[in-house]
Amino acid sequence: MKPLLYLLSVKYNGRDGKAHMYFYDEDTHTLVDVPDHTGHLPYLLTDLKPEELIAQYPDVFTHKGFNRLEVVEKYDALNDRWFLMTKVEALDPLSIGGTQKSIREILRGHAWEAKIKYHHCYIYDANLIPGMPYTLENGKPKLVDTKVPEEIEKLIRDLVKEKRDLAEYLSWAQILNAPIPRLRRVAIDIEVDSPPGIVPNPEKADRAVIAVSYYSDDRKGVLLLKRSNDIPKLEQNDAEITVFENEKELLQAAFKIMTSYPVVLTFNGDNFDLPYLLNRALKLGLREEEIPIEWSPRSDYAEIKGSIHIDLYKFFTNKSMRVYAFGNKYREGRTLDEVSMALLGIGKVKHEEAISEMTPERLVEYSLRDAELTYKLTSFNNDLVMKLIILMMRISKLPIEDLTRHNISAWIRNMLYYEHRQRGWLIPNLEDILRLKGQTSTKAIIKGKKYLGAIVINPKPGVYFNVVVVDFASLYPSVIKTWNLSYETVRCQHKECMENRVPGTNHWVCKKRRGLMSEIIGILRDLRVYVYKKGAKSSKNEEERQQYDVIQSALKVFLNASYGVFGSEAFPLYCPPVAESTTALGRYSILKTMQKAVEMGIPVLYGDTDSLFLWNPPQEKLEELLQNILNELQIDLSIDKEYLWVVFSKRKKNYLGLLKERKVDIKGLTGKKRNTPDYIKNLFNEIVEDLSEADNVSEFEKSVDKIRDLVFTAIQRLKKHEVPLDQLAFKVALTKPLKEYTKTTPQHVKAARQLLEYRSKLGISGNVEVGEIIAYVKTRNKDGVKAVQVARIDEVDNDKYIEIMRTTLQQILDALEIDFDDLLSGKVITLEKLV
DNA sequence: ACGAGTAATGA
DNA sequence: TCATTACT
Repeated sequence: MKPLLYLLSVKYNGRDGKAHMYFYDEDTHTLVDVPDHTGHLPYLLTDLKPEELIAQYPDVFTHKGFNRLEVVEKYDALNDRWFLMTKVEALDPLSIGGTQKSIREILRGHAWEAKIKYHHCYIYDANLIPGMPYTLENGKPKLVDTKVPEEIEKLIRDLVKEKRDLAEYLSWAQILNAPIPRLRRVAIDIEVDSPPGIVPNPEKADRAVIAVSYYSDDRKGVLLLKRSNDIPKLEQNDAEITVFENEKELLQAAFKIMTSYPVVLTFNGDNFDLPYLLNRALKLGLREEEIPIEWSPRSDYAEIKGSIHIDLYKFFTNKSMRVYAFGNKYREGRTLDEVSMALLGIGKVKHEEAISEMTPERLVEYSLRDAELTYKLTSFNNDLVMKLIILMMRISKLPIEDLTRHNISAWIRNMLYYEHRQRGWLIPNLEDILRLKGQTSTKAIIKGKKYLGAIVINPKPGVYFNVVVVDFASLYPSVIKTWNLSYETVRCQHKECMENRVPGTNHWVCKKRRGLMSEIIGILRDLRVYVYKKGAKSSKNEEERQQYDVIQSALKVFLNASYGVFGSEAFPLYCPPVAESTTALGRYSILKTMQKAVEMGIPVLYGDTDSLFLWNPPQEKLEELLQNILNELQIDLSIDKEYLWVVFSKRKKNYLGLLKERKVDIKGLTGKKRNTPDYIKNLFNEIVEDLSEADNVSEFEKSVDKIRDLVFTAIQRLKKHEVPLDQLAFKVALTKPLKEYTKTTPQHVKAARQLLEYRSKLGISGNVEVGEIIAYVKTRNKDGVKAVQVARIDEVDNDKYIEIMRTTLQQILDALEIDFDDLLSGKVITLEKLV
C-alpha cells in the first residue's frame, strides 16, 4: 500500500512561479514537496464580455501577469440567476504590477472574486482539502477514500431521510472521521544577550544569541554560547547541552535542527525568534542560501524553508480558541507563562536576575523550559491541539500556517468561499450584498450597536428551591438552519416570498431556494449535536470517545461564531439582515417557550438569550414542554442544569445557586470577578461556602450569624492595617498604550504612570505594555490610588474598602433580605420574610 | 479584524 | 452623562 500523505500546506513559490503542495508522509515523518499538477493560475471574474475587455481594457492583455481568458457560467445567488462571466487568469491579479496597476485595479467596478489569495484559489480549484490523507499517482494527489465508522453512519441515517442531503452529511462525516496524523515536530526558543530592561530588537539583531533550546519527543537540548572562561557544570537530566565558542556555528547548528523536522513550533517566532535568527545570521556573515528562514515584510509570517512553521502565540491568543476550545481558562494568551500555567499547570522558570546575567546552568534551565512548554502546548491531552488544528483545517479548507495565524472570521470566510466554488456560485462582492441587503429594522439598546440583540428576562429576586434550567442547544445555528437564513435568502428577490416574515423585523425569507449558509451551518450543527456528541457519550471505546470529542469541539468553535460574523463589517459576506434576523428569531424562540411554560403553570424565574429558569416544574410537565417546543420550533430544548436552590438579586446576569451535585454556581457577581481585590473575593467565597451548606430555609437563617461574624472580623482586620497590600489590590489590564488615554484617566492608568516613574527612579527603563495587569490600592492621597509597588499599608483608604465590601456582598445579601448595615451594627435578622 | 446586553465604577 | 472594564 502507498503511504498516506496528509496535505498540510499550499504555498506559492516565487522561484518557479508555481503553487506547491506540502504533504506529511506518515511513514518517513518528512515533508513531501509536490509542485502544481494542474497548471491552475488564480483568476478574477468580470461581467464584461471578452470583446468588451479587448475594446475597453487593453491594459489587461499587456499586463505582465496575464495568462488567458475563459468564459464560464456562474450562479448569482443574490439575484437567483445563472449567467456568463469572463474569467481573467493571471499570475497574481491582486498585487503584481509594480508601478503598473494590478489587474484588479484596472478592472475596478467590474471585478469579482478579486481578493482571493493565490494559494487559496488553488485549493478551491484543485478541489483540495487541507488536513486530509492523499496518495500520489503520477505526481497527482488523490484523496484517500476513508470509511465512516458504522455507528456514525447509522446515527446519520437515522437523522437524515432526504437522499441528496444524506450524501452531503456523509461526505462531511468522512472529512471529520478521516485518520489524523501524528506530526513529528520540534519546539524552538532563543535567548539573546541584552541588557536588563531592554527588549532585543529583531530588526537590528545587534546582540548575541546566547542560547537556542529545542524540545521534541525524541530529543531535547540547548545550544549554548560560551561567554566566560568558567567551565560550567552542565548536567540537566537527559537534555543534550552543546557549548559553542563561536556564535555563527551555534546558529548553524540551530538551523540544522530546525530543518531536520517537518514542523517547527515557536511561541511568537513570527515576531521575534525567527526574524532575530535570520538577521543575526546575516549580520554574522552567513549567506542567504545558508539560512533556512524566510521573512518578507509583505507576508507577515516567518517561514522555514523545507519545513512548516507554526507560531503558537497567534493560535493561543485567538479568541475563538481561547473561549470555545479552552473554556476561557487563560485570560488573553499574551505570554507563554499565562497559557501554559492555565493549560499545563507549569509555568516559565521564575527569575530575578536578567537573562544576560544568568549563570549557564540557570540559562539552560530557563531556556529549555520555554521550549518544553511550547512543545507541550501541542502535546497535552494526547495531542489535542494538533488534532484540533488538523480538523479545523479540514472544515475551513485553510493551510496549516493560515489556520493557526488567522481568526475565526477568516476560517468561516474560507469555508464558505470553498463551498461557493464547489457549486459554481459567484462569490458576491461586499458592496453588492450591502446595496441589496444593507438595511436593519431594529434598534440596538446599546449605543453605537447596529441592531437589537438577545433578550434577558428580569429575574424575580429571592431564594427558590428546585430550579430547573432549560436551554436551547446552539440556539443561533439552529435558528439559521430551521429558518433558512443566508445572505441570499433573507430579503430575496422573489415577490411571493415576502409574506414569509421574520417576526419582530421587516425582513422576509426565501421559500423557493435553500440558503447556502443555512445548509452548511445546519449540517455542522446536526453533526455536532446528534452525531458526535451522541457518539462520544455512547461509545465504549476510550480512544474513539476522545476522537468524537475533539470533533465536536472543533465544530463548536465554528458554530459559535457562525452568527456573529454576519454582523461584522470586517467579514466579506457581511449581511446585517441575516444577523438581525438571527437574534430576532432567538428572541422569538425564547419568548414562545416562556409563554408556553407560563400557560402550563410553570413559573419562569429568569432567562438569558437561550435559557429559562423554571421553578419546581413537575417531571411530566417539563417533558411535555420540551416535546412541544421541539415540534413547534424544531429547536432542541433540553435540561441544562438543576439547582437545589438559586438566589436571584434584582440585577440581571447575577445569581448564585447550589447545583444538584452540590456544586456552587456563581454568575456575574463582583465577588467572582478577576479585578476584585483578593481580600474581598475571599470574604465573598467564605460566605458563599457557608451558604452552600444550607439546603432549606431554616438552615439559611443559621448561616446569617456566621456571615455577620465573618464581615465583622474582616472589617476589624482592615481597620487595624492587618491586611497585606497585595490582598487589597485591584488588578486591571491596560487595553491600550498609556499615551492613548487622553479623554479620561482611569485609576489603573494613574497607577501605571506612578509605576513607570518608580521604575525609572530605580534605573529600569522600558515601558508598561498593553495587556499588562496593573495592581493598585485605593489610598487617601490626591490621586485616590497608588500602585501596590509604591503604596504603604497605612495609606489605605479603609472607608472605600468598606464601601466596596458593601456593594459586593449586597449582591447576595439583597436577595436574602439581609442588610449590610444591620450586619455592621449587629442587629438580629430573621429570614421569615423570605418564605 | 465574530455579535449584542448588563453591571460597576470613576471622571 | 460618558468612558472604561469585565463578564455573559
